[in-house]
Amino acid sequence: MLRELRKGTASLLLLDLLAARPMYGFELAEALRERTNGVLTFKEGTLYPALHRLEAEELVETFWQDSPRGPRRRYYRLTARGRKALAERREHWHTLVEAINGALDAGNGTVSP
Amino acid sequence: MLRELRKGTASLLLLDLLAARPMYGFELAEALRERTNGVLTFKEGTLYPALHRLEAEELVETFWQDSPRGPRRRYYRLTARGRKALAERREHWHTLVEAINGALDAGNGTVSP
DNA sequence: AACATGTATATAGAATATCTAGGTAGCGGC
DNA sequence: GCCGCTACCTAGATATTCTATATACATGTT
Repeated sequence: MLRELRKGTASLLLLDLLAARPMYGFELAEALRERTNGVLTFKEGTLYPALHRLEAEELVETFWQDSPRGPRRRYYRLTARGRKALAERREHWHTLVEAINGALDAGNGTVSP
Repeated sequence: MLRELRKGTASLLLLDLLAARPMYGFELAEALRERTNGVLTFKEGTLYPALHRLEAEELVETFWQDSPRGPRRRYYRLTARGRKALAERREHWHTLVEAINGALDAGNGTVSP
């Protein structure tokens, strides 16, 4: 039951970032760093395998596009299944976090301040 | 940065459960299930290796005690280092969760209801 | 022309954590 | 004696992340 925490987190964040619009790998990494004020960052060795997995699961689809400057970019776009998966995983994430936070709160005296 | 989620969660919960009093393995598993209403459960293959790691890190210490009925129990007790680690990891956990929740909230329209 | 820098994608191999699936053993009731 | 419950433990499979490295395009500098 704890495996789900690690399993889902990266892909949950990726799906969520892609919900707004298609983005390419580098852009996703920058967007995550911005949104979390540097607390969370994708390493390349995490990001690209994770994106490829999402594609294999058909939660995202990809297309190439030239960059105005620099090498071409591979964009990722949510599929219908991806959107459904995002909703499910978001809920699942909150369930897990509430369970853990509840357990932690039960352990100390700061249940309600 | 995402590795920390998986790495810390099980041991954070264990340290937290042990903050109240020394407990033995089976008891910890039951306590977690109770506290999370069955959402989170330790599998034995997760629980015992995790406890042994905590002992190797000297965050907990152990002692054996006979059971009134059934096989003897190995109790785990927080050390001073364990207490310090618990406080740090609790804070770290909240930092990570807030970062992720913040990122998720930024993605949809339900920032504040 | 050569080189450094920033952008951009990719992968192999190591490290780590969890789960699956077993094993061992004590106690009590039938 | 055997079954079920309690209680501990581990080996091997599985999955994910990180480290480190490779490739390559574009631009600016020397």
